[in-house]
Amino acid sequence: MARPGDGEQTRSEARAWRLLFDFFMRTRPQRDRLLSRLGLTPNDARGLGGLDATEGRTMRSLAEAWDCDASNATFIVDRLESRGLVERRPNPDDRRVRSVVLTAKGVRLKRQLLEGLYAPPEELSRLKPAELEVLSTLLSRLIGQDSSDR
Amino acid sequence: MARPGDGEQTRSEARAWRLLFDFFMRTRPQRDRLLSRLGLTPNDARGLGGLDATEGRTMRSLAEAWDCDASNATFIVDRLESRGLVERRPNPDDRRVRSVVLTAKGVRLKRQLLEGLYAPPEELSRLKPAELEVLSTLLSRLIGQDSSDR
DNA sequence: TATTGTTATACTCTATAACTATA
DNA sequence: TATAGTTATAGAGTATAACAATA
Repeated sequence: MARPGDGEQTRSEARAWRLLFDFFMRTRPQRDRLLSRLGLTPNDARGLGGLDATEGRTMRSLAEAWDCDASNATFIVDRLESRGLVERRPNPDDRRVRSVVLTAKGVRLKRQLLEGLYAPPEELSRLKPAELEVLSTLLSRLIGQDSSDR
Repeated sequence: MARPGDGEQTRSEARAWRLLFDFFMRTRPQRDRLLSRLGLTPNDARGLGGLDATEGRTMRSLAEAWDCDASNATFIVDRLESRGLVERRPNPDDRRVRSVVLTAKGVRLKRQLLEGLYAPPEELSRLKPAELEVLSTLLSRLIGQDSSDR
């Protein structure tokens, strides 16, 4: 497993990751404010993230996606439903199953949420376009998609 | 405010930030497993993060650091204390004040926590040392410290 | 009278177990 | 008999308000 020079690679990785971690953590208050402004708990936000207006999701698959218990998924969907953000639809093929979809209001709120989360922190402006390009290329490699994909 | 070419800068920033955000989010399950393995709730972890073995912190300042209510800080410290991770010490100068410090056990657990959080995800190994170096340099700029600091 | 911290209390979040209705 | 989802219930997390001790 270990190769000559491996220790240096490991240290380089650790240093880069630590910087990335610290930078991301520093931007947390910004996200907390966003959620508070939109009136969402962290769970609500994760809930919206896994839903859309066209592809209905079953309660079971939502519980799995949210890594929580089925009864908790019921609770989360109840919350979103009581705010008019999602809708439970019956499934004509299997009457045990509910299909959960975003309402128009839910779609709007999800869009606001994503816009807020993806709004770059002001620190990004410290880098010039060419540097941002390099950064994006390296991060694309980490995500496993080629930079030219977008 | 807007300058010619500003739109391109903004788009470059947005693209880089989005990639960084998505990459970080992808590594979340890893952190969830770490906390579960160490038997810590997210709050416990944040609690440990703000404490050390030498500099005692008052309850008041901890509530502020954790962005929570004073009674909630009491609850969090109670939890950590019941696991033998922190200690409340009286303050000889002002007998109203408690000084909260990590125990030896708390120090060990905090170290394990930080080691886990700072352990680079395997994706980092996709980059070569020279690329990791570039990445670290750019991230250092975002954090606002010069790369040569470390 | 003001401040530090805790306790009493209530509300939200989450999981386990029991239940209903379908299959 | 098994599965999808809900309800009953209990325990943990969090905040507001009232309180005791000290300044």
